[in-house]
Amino acid sequence: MNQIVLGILYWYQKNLRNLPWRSTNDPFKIWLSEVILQQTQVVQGTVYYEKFIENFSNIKQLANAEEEQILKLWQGLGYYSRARNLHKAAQHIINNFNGVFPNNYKDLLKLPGVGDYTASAIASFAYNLPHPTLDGNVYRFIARLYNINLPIDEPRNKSVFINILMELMEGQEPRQFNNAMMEMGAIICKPQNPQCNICPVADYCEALKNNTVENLPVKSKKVKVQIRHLNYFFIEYNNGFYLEKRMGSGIWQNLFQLPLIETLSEGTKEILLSQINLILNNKSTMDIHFEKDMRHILTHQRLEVKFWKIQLNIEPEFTNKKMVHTNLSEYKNYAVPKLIENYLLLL
DNA sequence: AAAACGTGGCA
DNA sequence: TTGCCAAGTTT
Repeated sequence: MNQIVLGILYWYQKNLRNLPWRSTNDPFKIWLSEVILQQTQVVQGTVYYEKFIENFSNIKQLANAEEEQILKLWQGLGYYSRARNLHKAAQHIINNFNGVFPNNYKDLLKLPGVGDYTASAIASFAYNLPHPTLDGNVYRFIARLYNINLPIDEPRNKSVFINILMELMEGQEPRQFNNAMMEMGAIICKPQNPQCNICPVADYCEALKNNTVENLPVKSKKVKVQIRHLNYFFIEYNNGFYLEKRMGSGIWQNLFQLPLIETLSEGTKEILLSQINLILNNKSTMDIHFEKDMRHILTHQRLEVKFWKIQLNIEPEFTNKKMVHTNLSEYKNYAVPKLIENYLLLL
């Protein structure tokens, strides 16, 4: 047997982490864990996995749930399209697959939110089918092991890595092989401070030989961060305040937030008073009070946020119809972005 | 193909 | 502070 594969599999047997979704072959649980762990670290995702398993024990329950309940459970985890697609995929299985979880790569790929990686993960972990799981860990591990300096964020280079994995996986148990490759990337061949001194395949590592470990893998794209100025309004009326549902596309779709006015530069009282009709139709005199500012950092955006307060004695007329009246205890039923939660928790 | 999509941790 | 990264997918 290939000495590299032998070393990795032996190491995995001795060093694997005991993760909740590793002790099952249930495709429903595998799928749930894989979606939760997309672009998300194990420490962050685990509690969400437990929450979802507690609330939904099968596909049907998930399909029949309200999207708002699913988003609420997902609150704080980010990339909320995953939660919306989780719901859609469950309904897809009920409607198009007769309620039976798809058991092959091609059908798995039809599920919303399931791409190459996740389809391969479910196919191999649930059904032991030979599809390599090429995630960030495996990209890094392979790039170093074979000293490959092709940018891993360019789709056209993907086949180079897939082909290597297919060859290595030949004759192995796909479930075991994929788990071992990802675990190596996560535990030994880490982005920073890789543990080359205890790596079971250090003798075969081309990057270690060429002293390029720290330079691999190569990424070609760099993210450009857009700065946005958001002004949120805590509109007090009748012992409560208002939340609006974010519609359309873009960030935080279908989550709730305080009524918002976005400005091109930092919002001032004068600017906001002149634009308040974007939210309210009230003709009566009103005033706005600055409360707090916050900065919220996302991958592609830096949000400069100001929170303002408006007190009303007569019921407001909103321009936006998707508005709900709530209060400081009841609002916790709504899924809100972390930013909004952070502010409301201060009150 | 490139850009958008969240949040938290670490150096 | 800034930049990078995490069990990627969608448009």
